[in-house]
Amino acid sequence: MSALSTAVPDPYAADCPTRSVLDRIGDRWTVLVLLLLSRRSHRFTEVSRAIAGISPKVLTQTLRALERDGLVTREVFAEVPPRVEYALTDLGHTLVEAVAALAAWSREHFDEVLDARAAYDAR
Amino acid sequence: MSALSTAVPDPYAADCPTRSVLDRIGDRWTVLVLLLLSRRSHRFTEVSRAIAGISPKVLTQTLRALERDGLVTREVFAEVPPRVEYALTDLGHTLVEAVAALAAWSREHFDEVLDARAAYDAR
DNA sequence: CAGAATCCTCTGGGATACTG
DNA sequence: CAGTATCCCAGAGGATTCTG
Repeated sequence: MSALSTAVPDPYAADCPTRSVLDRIGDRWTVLVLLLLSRRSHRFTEVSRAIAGISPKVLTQTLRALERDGLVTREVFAEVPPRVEYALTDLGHTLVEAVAALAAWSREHFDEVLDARAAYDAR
Repeated sequence: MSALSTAVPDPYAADCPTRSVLDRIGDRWTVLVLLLLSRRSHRFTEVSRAIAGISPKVLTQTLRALERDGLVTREVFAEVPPRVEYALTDLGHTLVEAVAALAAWSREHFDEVLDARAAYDAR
């Protein structure tokens, strides 16, 4: 697989890029939020409603982590009632594109995975 | 982001392809194993040694899950001592390529993420 | 509205010992 | 060698309540 120029990364190295990215998008909600924000900016409650089932605590955690990594911006408007807009940064958009490659693989090969599972479980 | 033709997937749908793939590669070891096997087939102990820190139990779990999904083959040789070879399937290779896109993003933008974190933490 | 605070559950994963 | 069998723990994430 010549596409991979790197050796096997060290999962213990906190500075391992691959590890870091996987930790970020590997959780339950981050990718959903990224995909949602790739359309347009949303406010907190909008995200909450669009991604049914996420609790406010976890949504805050997710958004904060994305903001900290420079993938999402958080803009507070001094209005009544308060309004906070979340939007993807340019960097965030590039990540979404990379994630899209994975999503594309999923759509393309998902049936094969399902078949494999069925065959495996049938034994 | 026109690269994404799908709306936001439903994280609760067990049959959501994106969810399924993320669950698979989101764990601690799967990507490491995939990258390792993308080179050549390995036997159990070889993987164990190459990926330092993984316990036999977790390695077995990881390999079983990959086998079940049709990403890895498990070939037992009736020898003494026993020998078991694990190798990527064609499907597994295609997934590794998709993962490589993510790894590429990581290498390309990791410094920006680190800068963003430093800036965020400095506030 | 946009969270912060609190409590609780669940499970991925680690350590260790044992076996065909 | 290639696992299986147990026991254990931390931390991600869920449910709920409260507030500037």
